[in-house]
Amino acid sequence: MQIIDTKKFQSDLLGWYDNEKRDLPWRRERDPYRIWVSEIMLQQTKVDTVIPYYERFLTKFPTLDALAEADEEEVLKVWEGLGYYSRARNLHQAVKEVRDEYGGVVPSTEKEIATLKGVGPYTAGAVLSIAYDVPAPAVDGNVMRVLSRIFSIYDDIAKPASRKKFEAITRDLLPEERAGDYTQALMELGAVVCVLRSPACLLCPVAEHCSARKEGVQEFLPVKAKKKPPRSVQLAVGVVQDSSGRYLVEKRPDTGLLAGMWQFPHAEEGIEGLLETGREGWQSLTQIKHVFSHLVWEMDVYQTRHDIQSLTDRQALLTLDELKQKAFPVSHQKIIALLEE
DNA sequence: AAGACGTGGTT
DNA sequence: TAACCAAGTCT
Repeated sequence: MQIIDTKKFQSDLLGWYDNEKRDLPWRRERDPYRIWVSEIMLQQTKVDTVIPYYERFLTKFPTLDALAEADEEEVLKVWEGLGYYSRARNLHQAVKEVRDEYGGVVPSTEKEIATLKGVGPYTAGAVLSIAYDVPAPAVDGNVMRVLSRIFSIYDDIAKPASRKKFEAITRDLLPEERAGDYTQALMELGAVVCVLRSPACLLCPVAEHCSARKEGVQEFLPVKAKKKPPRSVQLAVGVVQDSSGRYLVEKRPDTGLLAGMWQFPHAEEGIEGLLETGREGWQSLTQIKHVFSHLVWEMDVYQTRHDIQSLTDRQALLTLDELKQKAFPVSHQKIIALLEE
């Protein structure tokens, strides 16, 4: 691995960041709670997507205590549509733990913050550096892309073992001062200059340090294994409306896919399994294909009118207005939109 | 280590 | 259009 002038690399990067950094909502404040929220939302999610959610979330839960006191249903409702819903549930749980175990102050050591639910190696380093200027490495996809090019590293960044290597390199490159700006500068560079396809090397403040650039291989880095295509699941979805016009909905299990979200009842076996009415009682409403990262729902949506005798503790009969207060996955929001017509 | 875990935007 | 991607974490 090539040797670079670390001090010059740091000052080149920080100087560029000072002039070029984007004006983002979470860069206007240093409240550790707000930094934390932004980092959780930004996991696997684009800045443009996060911004409106971030604003709404902090309007509703302006402080750590406000979030800690909220009901999980409220938290999920604000998160609705953002995806990876366990992030919201874990954040909520972790915030309650900070309130109860740390006097409401987000911990400022690597050991303590890493114990919080949903706070992995990246988020720990990001919050510590950005909120507290603690020189802790925060290695995300941007950082691995930038550093794989700076040092011409051909390790597969999809492998967990690679992250540790980049973490060690990042730690070595971290300045004592301005750790938060440095962390953000590295990610910012990856997000706006050292992008995956057609990186803007001519605009890059650290091009002179870059091995891949010297060798002309920047387009071939980083190396990342392809992922498998998602498997397909056939699903019958039943929209049941009783004689009072209410809809039968159910809350998904507390673990796994879309945990804690609401939905219209599903059956993988076919629509007959949903109700004792048999197949003839159902009227076809629509078909919806919904793609997740690891699976595809092929949904056949049916509708019927039927009075429900008894509800389980995770089921409810709700009007359209009531149902819209609950958090539904995007696939089911499409169904709700149809019912509103 | 590898798969589960969402969604919307790009190419 | 189908594939790929984005400031990862958990099991």
